[in-house]
Amino acid sequence: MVAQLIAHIEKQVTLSAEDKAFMEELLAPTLLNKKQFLFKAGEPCRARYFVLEGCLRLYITNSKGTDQMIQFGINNWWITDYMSFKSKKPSVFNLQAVTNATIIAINEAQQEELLTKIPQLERYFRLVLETAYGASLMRFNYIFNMSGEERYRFFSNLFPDFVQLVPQYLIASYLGVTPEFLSKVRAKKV
Amino acid sequence: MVAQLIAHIEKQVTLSAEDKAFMEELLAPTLLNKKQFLFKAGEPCRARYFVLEGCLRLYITNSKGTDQMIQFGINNWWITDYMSFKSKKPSVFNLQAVTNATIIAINEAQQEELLTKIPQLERYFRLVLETAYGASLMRFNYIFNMSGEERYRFFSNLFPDFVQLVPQYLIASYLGVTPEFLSKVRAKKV
DNA sequence: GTGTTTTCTTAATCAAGATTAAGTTTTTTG
DNA sequence: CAAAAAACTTAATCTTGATTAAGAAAACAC
Repeated sequence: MVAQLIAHIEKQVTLSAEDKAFMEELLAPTLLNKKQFLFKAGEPCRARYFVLEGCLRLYITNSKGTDQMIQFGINNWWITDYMSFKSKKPSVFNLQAVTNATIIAINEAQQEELLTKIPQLERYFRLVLETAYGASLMRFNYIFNMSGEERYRFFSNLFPDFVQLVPQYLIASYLGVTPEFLSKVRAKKV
Repeated sequence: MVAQLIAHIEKQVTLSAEDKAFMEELLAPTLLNKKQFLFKAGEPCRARYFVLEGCLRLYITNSKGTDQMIQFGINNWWITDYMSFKSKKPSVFNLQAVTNATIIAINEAQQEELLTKIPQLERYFRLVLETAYGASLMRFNYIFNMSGEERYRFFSNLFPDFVQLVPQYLIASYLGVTPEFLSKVRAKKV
């Protein structure tokens, strides 16, 4: 299953047979049960996580006690709290499995080893982050320039399967609307 | 002035004297006049830009014809449209100087040369992007969990000088409110 | 330094979506 | 499979902040 991560890396940089063997030896997939936490707010985030299968969510519990979705993590995406992982300070976020999931976690020690032995990975992670950051700039555009209804229709058009897969109230939160409002929009069935 | 960029890089990675000399030779600062564009929507973004002095803005003109701020670029920050720069496709954004500004532009050819001769820069850019992406996740938190008024008070508390420096309607747009609303909030003077 | 453009303010009206409060359906669990 | 928990729906009321429309004040340009 580490092969899936290796394949993802090889889309960006070249890996020798040794590199790959080293990765296979160092890394192993982890199975997560639905609702299992990787870390909770108040704890530091100790790794970066690559999603092989299933769905994770990064969210924050706000001052009113309601959960706000920040980011979904699905197939072949990295998800983590970079701030906390880097600083080793407690995270303000929670990272939880939405469905049963398979991930590869890379903690600090493993990251050190990997980046030392396979320096091309610096480039790989740079490219991954450029894509993620670019996508997040587009998300600001959607948030500010579309209504809640438009955001939902756009999103469910882009990820029709995903919308079926995770609870609606998580989609609502990710889009910045209430579940009640989303329900109303869906009922229109335009 | 390239020294300022070098200093920024040396906070993250080690550069040899040759590395620095090479950078000084390859790169040069560019002066921008207030309102000058680096690229407009429809044109590809051909470089990444490091702000030495002054302020840039990345914004998008929406379907109603109004401008929506996406990102400010100030002192020691990188700003670009990574999507467009990477794909060479037209950008949907505009990148413009808000004030007179001094920047260092790194185009694709220069980037190639730099990353080949100074491979540590891969790591530097990775770290820069982790910070930027981490900050953008926090911005989603602020957008979703704070009212427009709270966002303004929080922002102007965090960057009191900056709020004085750029037109209010740009701050309003960045925070996702209208200039009229921001004016009302400021009038309260609580 | 005066005319023009840009920016900011005030105030009335309006709308998108939140809140509240049940009630219903679906899923999970023992 | 029955009870409990989780997820979804409906509808009435309410609120934040948008829109519209002037007008005032700064900033710029000739």
